[in-house]
Order: sequence, then C-alpha cells, then structure tokens
Amino acid sequence: MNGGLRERKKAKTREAILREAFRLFRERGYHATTVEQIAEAAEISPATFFRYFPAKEDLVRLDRFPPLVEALAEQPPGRPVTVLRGAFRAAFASLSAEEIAAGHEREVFAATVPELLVANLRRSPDLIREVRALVADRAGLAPDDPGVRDAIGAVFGVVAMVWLEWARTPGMDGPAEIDRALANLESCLRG
Amino acid sequence: MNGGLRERKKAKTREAILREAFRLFRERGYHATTVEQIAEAAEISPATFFRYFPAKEDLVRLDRFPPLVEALAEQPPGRPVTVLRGAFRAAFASLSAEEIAAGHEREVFAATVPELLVANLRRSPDLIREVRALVADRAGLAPDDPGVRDAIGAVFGVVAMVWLEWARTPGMDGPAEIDRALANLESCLRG
DNA sequence: CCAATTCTGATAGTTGACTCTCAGATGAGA
DNA sequence: TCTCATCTGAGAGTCAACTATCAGAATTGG
Repeated sequence: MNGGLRERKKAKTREAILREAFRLFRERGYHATTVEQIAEAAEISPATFFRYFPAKEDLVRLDRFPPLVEALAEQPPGRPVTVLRGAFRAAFASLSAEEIAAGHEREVFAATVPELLVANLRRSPDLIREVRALVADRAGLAPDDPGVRDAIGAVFGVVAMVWLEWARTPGMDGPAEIDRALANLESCLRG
Repeated sequence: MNGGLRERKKAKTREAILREAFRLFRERGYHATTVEQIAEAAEISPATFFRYFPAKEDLVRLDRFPPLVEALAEQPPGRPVTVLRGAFRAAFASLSAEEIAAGHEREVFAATVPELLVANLRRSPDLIREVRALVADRAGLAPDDPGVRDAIGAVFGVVAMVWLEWARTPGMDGPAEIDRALANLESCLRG
C-alpha cells in the first residue's frame, strides 16, 4: 500500500512532469510553455497532467522548493531574520551541490524563481502560514507575532529583488548576494 | 489637439473602464471578472477594451497607483527606507481623504492591491527601475546601489505581508500597521 | 462643409487552460 | 487467478483571453 508499485509509478510520473516542465520553462519561459507540451515531454496525456496538478500554476508553488521549508525546520533557535537567513543559506548549500554538479544552478533559479515567488504571494496564504509557524517556532514567538510577519516580508522581499537582479546579471553570485543582503537585515528587526 | 473632444472622450472611456473594472474586482474578485463583463459595465465593446489595455493584467499595474510614485518624488532627502516609509505615509494620507469620504477605503485596497503588487513584481522591471531611481535620487545614491535595492525589497515585502493580513482582518488599521512595521525597518538598512 | 484620420462595434476566429466522459489497462488484495 | 478499485488515454467540449478584419460613425483640420 505504501511502497507499492502503484505509488512508485505515481511518484515517477509526478517527478517526470516537474522535471520536464521546469526544463521547458527554463528553455522558453513559463507563459510560452503549454500544458500540452509538458504532457508530451513527460509522456502522458494532457488530461493526466491535470490529475497530478489541478492547475499549471501549481507547478511553481513554493512548497515545490522543499529545501527551504526543510531548512527552516532544522534551523537552531534564533531571531526570525536570523532563522530565515540561515535557512536560505542551508537551502542554497544543499541545492548548490546538486545543481553545480549538473552545471545548471544559476539558470535553474533564474528561470524558475520569479514566477515561483509571485505565484505564491498571490495564491498561497497556506504556505505563508506554514513559514510563519516554522519561523515563529524557531524564534520562540507566537505565529501571529507582527515581528515574525515583518521579518518574513522583509526577507522575502529582499530575496525577490536580488533574485530578479540575479536573473539578468550573468556574472552574479546569487546565493552570496542574497546572504549579504540578508546580513543587513539581521542587525535590526527585533522580536 | 490636446484638450480636444476626442482626447477627453478617450480619457473618459479609460476612466470608465478602470472604475467599472475595479468595482467588479471588489465585488467578485479578479479572476471571476471577465473582460466581457468589464466592457459591458463600461458600455464599450470587448474589442475596444483591448484597445485601451492590451491585457487584462494591465489594469492592475502599479503605475495605476500614482500617489506612491508622486509621493516618492516629493519626499525630502533621506535614507532609502526613510524615503519609502514617508512616501507610503503620504500616499495613504492623500488617498484616505478621498476614499474615506467615499466610505470604501479599506475594501478598495484589500481588493485591488494584492493582485497589484504581484502583477507588478512579475511584469514590470520598468516600475522597479523607476522606484529605484526615485529612491536613489532622494537618498543621494546610485540607482544600482545594493542598499537601495535591499531597502525597496524589504519595504515592499513588509508592505505586502501587512496588506495580505489587512485584507482578511476587518478591524485592522492598515496604513498605521504598515507605518509601524516600516518603522522597525528604518532603524537598520544602511546607505 | 469636406476630406483625411481616427475610433468604434460587430463579427468571427485562434489559442490555451481546464473539464467531462468513457472504455480499456493495470496494480491490489483475496 | 479472479475481482475490485484505481489510473490512464482519447476525444470532445467549455470558457475566457486575445487577435484580425472591416465597414460605419465621429472628430479633426482646413
């Protein structure tokens, strides 16, 4: 039931969809990639695509970026900004190993993330709530503490700005720049 | 040529489209409102709608929120965060007068702005560049100064978070909360 | 008042996201 | 192996954003 063939096949299909989708996004952009093309690349029917992802937009939800959420849960206690900065650091470190090995790190992020951040700000209060809960927990604060909210806003705002710049600046070291920018934040935002 | 009848009519049509569109957005949400409905409410044909706005999304561009841009230009010199905070303050003050009088202030913002912020983050590097230039000017820094970038990111991130909360918290004083949150930022972010 | 320009509505068409249905395939459990 | 539940592809269909065309109406400048 759990590790059955059926489950494994589904997981494989899901991965194939995501892999092909992001490859196509990288090659030709999000809007220029149709669901039909993704389905064809993943060797499934368009109808099946929607059985895995109710909407095309769901492909780019932030929970599709597990390293960050995982990294958040693993951060040592600290102030909100510190926790978030540490999580980004850790997430990048874990991903860089893989992606650098594949030689695509920067492209991957540049292509996927602007859409990703945006789609999520608009569509998933759930994710925000989750991040908020995680950060609050690590910081020993209530989830509805304004300090947590403000820290998350500031951090993601800064990350978004750097990311946009990174996407169009070839020589840039994105993770380092993000970390540097977050360091500036770390010195203030109390709570 | 400039104040001609033709120009005035176009301006009127444009205003009608925007007014009706936002009214409908407020009533039933952005996605649930079709261009056809907007066109009907504004008493034009759907085809004409697209002559005024190439895409539905263009209705919610941030340059449709002039008070902020104007307020930015009018801010006294100061550090980036200070300038931005002051601009938000001023923008709210100017708008509140009108909107409070009409009795819709909060609804208007709650309905329009999440879409607005998001659509712009994704679609208009131009606007970001403009804001960046304005802030940099007021702060006496270069437009590509990382400090300016980070301040803008942090400020808009915080504002976005508060706005989302505001949209679903009836009793909340949005502008005040935003100002309070920005005050926390003001003490750090150098340059 | 006339002619050139511009704007508009009507209409039809394209595209792509998303839904529905149904019959056949396939893994799960006995 | 047999049956049941689930998954899939195929195909047709809906809906809304957006485009293209074109003839008629209105505004302009002279």
